[in-house]
Amino acid sequence: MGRSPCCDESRVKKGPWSPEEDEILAKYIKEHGHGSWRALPKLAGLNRCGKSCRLRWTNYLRPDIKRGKFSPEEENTILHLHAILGNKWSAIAGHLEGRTDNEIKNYWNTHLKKRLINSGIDPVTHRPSTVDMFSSLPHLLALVNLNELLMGHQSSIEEHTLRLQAEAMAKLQYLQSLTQAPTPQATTSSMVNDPCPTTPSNNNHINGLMDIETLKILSSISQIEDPACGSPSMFGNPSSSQVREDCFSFPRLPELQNPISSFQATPSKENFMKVEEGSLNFTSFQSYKSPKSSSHQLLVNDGDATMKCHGDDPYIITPGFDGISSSGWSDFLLEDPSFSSLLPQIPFYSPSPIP
DNA sequence: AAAGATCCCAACCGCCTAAAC
DNA sequence: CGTTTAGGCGGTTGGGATCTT
Repeated sequence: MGRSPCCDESRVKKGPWSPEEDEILAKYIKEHGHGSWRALPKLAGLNRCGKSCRLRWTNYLRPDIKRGKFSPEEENTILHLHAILGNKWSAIAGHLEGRTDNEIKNYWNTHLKKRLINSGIDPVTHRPSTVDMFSSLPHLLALVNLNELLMGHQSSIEEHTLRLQAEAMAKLQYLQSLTQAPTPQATTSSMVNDPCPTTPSNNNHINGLMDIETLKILSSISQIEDPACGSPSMFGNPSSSQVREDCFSFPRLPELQNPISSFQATPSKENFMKVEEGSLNFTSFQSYKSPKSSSHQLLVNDGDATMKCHGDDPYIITPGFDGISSSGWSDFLLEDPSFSSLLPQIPFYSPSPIP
């Protein structure tokens, strides 16, 4: 099956385009339009195959192409859309004015993909990488403990450590969800006590990965104190962990079936994150607010996403997104028919204000 | 300063789809 | 209705640019 190359028998030029060729192609298309790409090279007087001409035009010569670095907004757009659409580069490019699918694909492969991997996020699933979790947990936890020593000395270190702590918690929660027995409220300690957890009920297969090392990690975590809250780890017993004013734990939320998962969160005037609407596929979340800055950190407890919010704009978070989201996403998602059709009936969830 | 390693991206390749025949 | 073909898409790669040692 498959077609033979369109130009395999004609001895057409390959490789980089010369400025002269560019000029001929651009001039011809300006005057005549591209018409049939197959016929174009002959008509324009180019010793190239039509496919090559089309590519050169759409990826380089087209006058409406935007060149230069991707803005943070564009990066966020790509990350969000990739989380939803996958490697549908042309579909993603359709939402980024002046950017070509090829350019976005290249940018993804050379920058964004690596960034996700370095953040412990699987660039395919936009979920935390299991392998990464196992390898980085001890490191993260060591940093958490370090924070106890440094607390009160340097706010930047504290914020950074809080972030790491949140990351560690997210990863642990995710591990927990993977290893959870059918009983939804199973605790870490019960998992540790049971060295042969039942097959995870979700789609993340880690059968065979739950080895002694993992159990050791889980066990060690379940025994440490939560440095931010000054109380025993909240993983085992989330409902009993409310202590400090900058550490809030919200109850378990309903799990939804829809694979498209995003939700809208608004940093409220009070010190908590109010989820106004959105589809939720995570089980619970926590909000942290540093006492020394206005930034919030929202942690989705199955490890899907962490986010910092500034100001009062609404934010949309999709799984795997880790960073500052731009405002306007909610409008984008709701206005774009291709996305709004994917969004389920949005449940309303508004946690009680934290005392 | 030079050599090797790594990064980056333009361009190619092969497959898929839909329109034309 | 089956076959052919143009256009489009995503994966991959070659080689120039840049960085590191």
